[in-house]
Amino acid sequence: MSTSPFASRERTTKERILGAAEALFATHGFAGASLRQVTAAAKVNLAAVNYHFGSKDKLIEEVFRRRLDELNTRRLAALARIAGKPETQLEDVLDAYIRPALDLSRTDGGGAAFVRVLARAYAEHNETLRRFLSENYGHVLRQFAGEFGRLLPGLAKEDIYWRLDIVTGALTYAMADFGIIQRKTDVAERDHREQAAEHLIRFAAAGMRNPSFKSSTATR
Amino acid sequence: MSTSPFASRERTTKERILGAAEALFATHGFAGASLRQVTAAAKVNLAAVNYHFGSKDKLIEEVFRRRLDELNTRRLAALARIAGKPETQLEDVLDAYIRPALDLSRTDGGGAAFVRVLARAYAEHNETLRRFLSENYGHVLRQFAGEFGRLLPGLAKEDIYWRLDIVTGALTYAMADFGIIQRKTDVAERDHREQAAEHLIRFAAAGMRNPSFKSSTATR
DNA sequence: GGTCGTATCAAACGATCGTTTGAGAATACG
DNA sequence: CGTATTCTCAAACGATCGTTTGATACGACC
Repeated sequence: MSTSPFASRERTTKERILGAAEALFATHGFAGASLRQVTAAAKVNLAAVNYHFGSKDKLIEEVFRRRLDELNTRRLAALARIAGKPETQLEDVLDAYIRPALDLSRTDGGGAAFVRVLARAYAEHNETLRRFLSENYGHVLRQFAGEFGRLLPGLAKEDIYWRLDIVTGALTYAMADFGIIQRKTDVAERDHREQAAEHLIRFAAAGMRNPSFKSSTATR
Repeated sequence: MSTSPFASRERTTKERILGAAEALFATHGFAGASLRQVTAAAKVNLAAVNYHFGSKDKLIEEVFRRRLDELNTRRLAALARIAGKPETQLEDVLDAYIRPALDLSRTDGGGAAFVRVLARAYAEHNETLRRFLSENYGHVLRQFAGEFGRLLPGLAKEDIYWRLDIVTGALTYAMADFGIIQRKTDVAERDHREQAAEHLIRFAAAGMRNPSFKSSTATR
């Protein structure tokens, strides 16, 4: 680890690259952001990426791992605090699922950029990247599905996964700020996101509480 | 217009390029898919893109315009058939909004690929592209918001737009097949999408019917 | 103090990118 | 038929891409 007087104004070279890559991937996409842009923004040498990460693909993976580990840990911690308790409401579980993503998008350390990167990853549809995300998400998803099943005993297991999937879609979309809704200039971004989270939780709770129905007896 | 014996196996050069571009943009993204890949897949000369469309950006725009015009027309036609009628249910309006997107994703002419392209466009967050989409979507959205307002008189106009936004997010996500839900191998893709649409409509109807709440009296 | 491993740097590598060129075929029209 | 227009084609343009190289600086350890 470098301890030279002016090796970095603040963080290490690796961290500076990760931060700059996150911001640029969010804005221009993985293919759209070049390593020259990344290294210029991070104020490091071009060769530093391949030296520290091996390749551009490995850098992309590392951008994900850093944030996803934290997000999943926080979600599971929030779930563990309420899981199995008799007073736990459906909204509480949804909150445990949604709020860590909201908080992540609020961190000043570039978390807001990462949420857009995450949404991009879904859109990329890349099989390698998808498997990597599925491994992390699948773990968390199973835990939440279990708790939802406890609170919604009349709902088929399959329906729970369907609806959790819908919530994830709406959440990803909302947190990445894709919406057509224009944030009013007098509303701070964090208030805007807070409102989005509240709407989302209430909307999702109503959707989840919907009685189950089997496709074979579909209304149309 | 070319009428030569073997100028094209089937469609015109422009149409072949549009089809190939749509498929490749869906798989590799706008920056990730090169014009050489596109022209190779379309079996046309590399220079044909710049000859017929002017540039890669113009080609991307044309890929959108071709499908969005049809999608919006179909949505508004479906809405016009039910708007204002006393027997119209909330589910019918949601159906008019969601089903054309579902149908589009089922057309054999590459509509399924376009839905993924559309999802990518949202993720891209490109301001130019976003304005282009907003012009088309905004028009349709206002019409639907009006009908939702008629069926949900207790709901604030602001809440309607919030919830429509959430539905759009879930729809985009679901139609692009981002979901973690793995389609069972014995279920045809059209059945899978049909199921997704039914779940989505029921989920969305419950969410939309939720009573209004003002942020100033938020529960947290 | 000399050696070793780590880190940074400018420079260059070959490959691929979007775009342009100019010649040549095919079609339309008088 | 002859001219004009439309379209296709191989080839090349300069720019930029991800990656590699070799030199150089610097702290750590014996």
